[in-house]
Amino acid sequence: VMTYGMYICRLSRAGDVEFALKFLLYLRHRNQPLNSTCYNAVMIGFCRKGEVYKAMEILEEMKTYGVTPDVRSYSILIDGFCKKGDILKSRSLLEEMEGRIEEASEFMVKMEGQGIIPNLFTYNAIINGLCKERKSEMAKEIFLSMLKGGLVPDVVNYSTLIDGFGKQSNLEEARKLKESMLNNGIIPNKITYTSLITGLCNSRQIHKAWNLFKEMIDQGLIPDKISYTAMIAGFCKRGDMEKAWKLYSKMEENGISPDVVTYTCLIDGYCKLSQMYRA
RNA sequence: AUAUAGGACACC
Repeated sequence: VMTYGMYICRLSRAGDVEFALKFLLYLRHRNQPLNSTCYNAVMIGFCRKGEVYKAMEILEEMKTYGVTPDVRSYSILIDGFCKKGDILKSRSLLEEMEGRIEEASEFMVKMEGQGIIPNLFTYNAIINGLCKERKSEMAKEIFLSMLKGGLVPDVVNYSTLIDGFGKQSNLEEARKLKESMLNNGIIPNKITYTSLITGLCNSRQIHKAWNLFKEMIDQGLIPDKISYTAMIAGFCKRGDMEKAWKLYSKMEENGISPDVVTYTCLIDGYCKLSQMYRA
């Protein structure tokens, strides 16, 4: 089972879900033992392609053939439903989103009915879905209900919420969340910091963002490509190309390779600057 | 061997 499972996981990861599914069905026909991991791997492949309904069919399929879905199976589906709108952009956003969250929550109820307890992954899928829908307040309520249920939050929960509030320009709430995570002994990581930095930059609080960037380093965290690019983007948007360039140089000095996004920010910044001179 | 969070632009 393990060897087959590994093969299915690899296929699914490589994006060849159709083949992974064929292989899985083939194994089932030959009465080979299959476990939830094999099915989960295929489900996530379909979810990543935006074909959540196919993933749902797989859930039914596994039940039919006597494999009990686990908490991961459900979490994968919930996450898939929450993200569907990001992949299929055709339908009206709000309608689609409400449907998505409802359907995802239905799954949560179903899981609980079957004695499968939602875990941090499950909750965070919903929290993230709500945040991306700009409903961070609601996300926070779900988060609080999760705490009431006795789950201990982790850095991912907090980072998700901080990013959500930051994207809604509610930096006060984002700051409070950072404080509360520290009070709970959860250490912000580079993703938490980058979320905060991006939020501050988009609210024209570059100075605070820069202080956080320095704080992150003081805390012993190593900024990566994304952290640097977020900060560089902030300087560029503001037309502060001197600081942007300085940070870009520092990034290279530290052996972090910029990518196309980093360069896009810099080029964009310089273009805007020359237009300002022209004007 | 399988699930959740961060960067420009575009989409919304």
